[in-house]
Amino acid sequence: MTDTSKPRREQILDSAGRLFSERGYHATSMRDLAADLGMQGGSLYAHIQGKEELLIEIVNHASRQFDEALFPLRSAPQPADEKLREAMHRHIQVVADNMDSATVFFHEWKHLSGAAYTRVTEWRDTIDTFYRDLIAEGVAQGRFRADLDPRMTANLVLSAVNWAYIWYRPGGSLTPRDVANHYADMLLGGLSAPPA
Amino acid sequence: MTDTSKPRREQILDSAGRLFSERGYHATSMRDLAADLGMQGGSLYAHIQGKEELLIEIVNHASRQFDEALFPLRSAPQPADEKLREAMHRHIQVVADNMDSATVFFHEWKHLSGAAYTRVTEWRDTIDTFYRDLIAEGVAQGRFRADLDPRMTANLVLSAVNWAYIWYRPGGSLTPRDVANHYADMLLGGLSAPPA
DNA sequence: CCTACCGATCGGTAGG
DNA sequence: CCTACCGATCGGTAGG
Repeated sequence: MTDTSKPRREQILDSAGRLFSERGYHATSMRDLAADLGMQGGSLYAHIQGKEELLIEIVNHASRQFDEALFPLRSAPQPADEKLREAMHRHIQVVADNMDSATVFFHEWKHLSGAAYTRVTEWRDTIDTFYRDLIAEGVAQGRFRADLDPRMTANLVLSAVNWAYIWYRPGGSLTPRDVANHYADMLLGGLSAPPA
Repeated sequence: MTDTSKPRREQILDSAGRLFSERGYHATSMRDLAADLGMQGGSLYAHIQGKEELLIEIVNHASRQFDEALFPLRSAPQPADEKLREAMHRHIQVVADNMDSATVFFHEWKHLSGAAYTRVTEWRDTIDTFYRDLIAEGVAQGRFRADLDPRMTANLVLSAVNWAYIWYRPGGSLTPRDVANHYADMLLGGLSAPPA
């Protein structure tokens, strides 16, 4: 249940990620969390400042994973269609490798306050822009259809890769690469049968 | 704020839908809800049995809207590609017309218990099947590429139409029909530029 | 629909 | 990391 080889603080964050993702932030009490770690409620405060700190760290962890996976692609040399396939792969990989924190990130960020809340809304703009720029790049390269609306195209791509947190099950028969390739094939080539 | 022409019980459900969607189910207290309606906390219980009843009704309302919009299409005569476009339109229309209850439906259903919880998981299977059957129908008709995986294709379509609850803003420049047509054009025809 | 109240539980702290 | 505790708030009820 709890990986006792990790520092206690990381164990707490792991447990919090799991419980927050399963039950939600507000429906998880500090005593639920302590019980999951085999300690008393008050003992948690020897390691952390408060409940919201846990949410902040989980959300920051998730957004950092996305950033580190995607942003190096901005200056990558491949054509935009290959880059899009790779971005989708990396994006889904982050979701798959961080199911708990990704779920908390998508579901519970609205419960943040102040600067942490603002950071998430700004992060979303950054990711939107990343995908829109990638689409515009592909249109400029003549690789994507010229009539694409970068905003709607980015929305579609983001829908696909983000929604994976709802249905993807790590350890199942599909790897993140499988999912990304399926999606990229369908998106790039279209669902319609080629004219006969 | 509150539409005073409606029966009180509907006003309560409307307020609950809005507050639950903005703050989450557990972060909304019955006193928050009562204050939004200009009454005292205890007075709510003259109209409802308990807090979970509100969540159940909101979630049931949302799933019913989806059912009523989509299921008549099962026996519709159009080719599957046209049917898919129409299904996406209706699906997004339901989201757009019910932003609050759709948001609560997607975010808070895990807080249901017993039969209400089970009903939601079964509903998801039903919708999955609806889209998979639609894809398989299109493949059988020769309208969709023969190598499509109905499961992954349904996942992609569902990602697109469901994720709209995150970013769509009713009253903006895009109607649900606009969004559906953009998405259907991209999905059916693909993002790649046609060979020159 | 209000007042007044119930037991339970919440996040967090003091002192060891 | 535990024991014992704090004030605040929770969903819900009784009686009017």
